[in-house]
Amino acid sequence: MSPAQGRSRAGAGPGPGPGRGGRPGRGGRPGRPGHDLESILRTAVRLFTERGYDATSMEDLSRALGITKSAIYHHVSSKEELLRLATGRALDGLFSAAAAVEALPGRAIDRLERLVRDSVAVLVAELPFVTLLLRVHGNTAAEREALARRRAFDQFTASLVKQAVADGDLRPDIDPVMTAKLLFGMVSSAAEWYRPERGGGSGPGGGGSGPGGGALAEAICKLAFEGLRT
Amino acid sequence: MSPAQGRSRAGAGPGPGPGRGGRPGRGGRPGRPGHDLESILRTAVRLFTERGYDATSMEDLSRALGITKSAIYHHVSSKEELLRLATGRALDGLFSAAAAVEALPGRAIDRLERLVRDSVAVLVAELPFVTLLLRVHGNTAAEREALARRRAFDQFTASLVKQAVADGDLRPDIDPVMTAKLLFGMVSSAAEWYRPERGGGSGPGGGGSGPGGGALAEAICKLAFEGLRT
DNA sequence: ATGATGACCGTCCGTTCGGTCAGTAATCAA
DNA sequence: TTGATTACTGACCGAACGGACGGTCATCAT
Repeated sequence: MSPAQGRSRAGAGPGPGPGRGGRPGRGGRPGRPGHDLESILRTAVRLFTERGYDATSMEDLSRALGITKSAIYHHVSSKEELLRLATGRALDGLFSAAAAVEALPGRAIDRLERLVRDSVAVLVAELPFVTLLLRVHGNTAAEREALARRRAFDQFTASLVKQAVADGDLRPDIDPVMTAKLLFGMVSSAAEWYRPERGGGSGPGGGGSGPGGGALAEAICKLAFEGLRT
Repeated sequence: MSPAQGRSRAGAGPGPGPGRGGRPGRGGRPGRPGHDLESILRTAVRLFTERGYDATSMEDLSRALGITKSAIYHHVSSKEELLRLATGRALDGLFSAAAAVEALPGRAIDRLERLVRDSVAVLVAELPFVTLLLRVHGNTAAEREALARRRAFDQFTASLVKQAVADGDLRPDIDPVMTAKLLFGMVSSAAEWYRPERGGGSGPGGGGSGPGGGALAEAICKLAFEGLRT
């Protein structure tokens, strides 16, 4: 409330860096310590997914970071750029997985399964960014750009499905485009409920045991390729 | 732009009712003709799903309806109530499907498949409402209420999966909760891409032939229960 | 000591937001 | 013609929005 509050916090405290739970810890960089673009981006993505992009004001973000609103604009040119950076990171991961799969030998069905597993790995590794990406619906220019890249990814997976059907490895009585959408619909839905294990053994209700959500990928592949029925 | 625009549009025109593409057509009701709650709700849901709930202003909605912002508040008490009505309609459909399935005889796996098919039917029949429901993430009180009902539905499906596993009809090597989430993750994802056929035969890229997205439900059940592999 | 660097503050702006209110306009039944 | 019913207008309010601005402050290499 008082105008001196922010200043007094900045000047007080025994340690040099800001207290809080934030992670502005950087390694011996010049200049005044504090947040950098990365720490701001991660907090922004967290808030965007928690409360929605539009519902999150820059002042909300500033409060969460423990700095003022104007300080954010020292690191980023606009609110939309935060969204662009976040979706870009998720898409980069997905596309690098697609590129790796594309350069792979073997049957299409095996490469498709590999793409599913790698996509799950990206989902788990970059969960906040992927979650945000999957909630984007094309309101702003940045969102439309992200949607276009997502469509390109979908088309790649669809072409893989078509190849596998042509190889006689996948059932031909489902439209390949629909197959691809349902397959990655499962993967995408996991962004809304999968949470990495934080501690002990494989407890109930969780998701993936092993590193990087291996159980999640395993479940999706079993369900999709072999079917649920015994 | 000009302040007289709204008035001139309302006063002009040959017909008594509002022109536009809106559907205020009602059947011989008393009072001044125009929009009723239903027509406003449908337009609101359309805009909410197109541009997002938070990104859609009440003035956006009023423009789309061809009336003023304050006229909306004659039909509805708040913006949030529109959201409550919309999600409520979708959930009512889903829960009536669940209730019908619950009172059904037969093996759990068959009732589960029936629930999937009926859920797809609800999805298709109330596509705008269900789509909006699935995008809700718990920011407001109305959204949290919708989320709670969604969780109850998920728990019902999970219990059905557990029964089917106990019956020996579903593979036991996937956690039942995860199975349920993946299964309905496919159904939910369809809300983002399924569009009912508007015209001729089963063209490519579309979704469901037959009435009510039968092909969609068929594809999901084949994929989930029998698997994609030949 | 000094200057470059990077992080940050406080204040203000034009605009838009959800919502209110008193009054008006069109339709039906009596 | 009157009155009940329903739909609607236009002016307005307080608050919050994204963003811009000039100035300040701590830290580094020199």
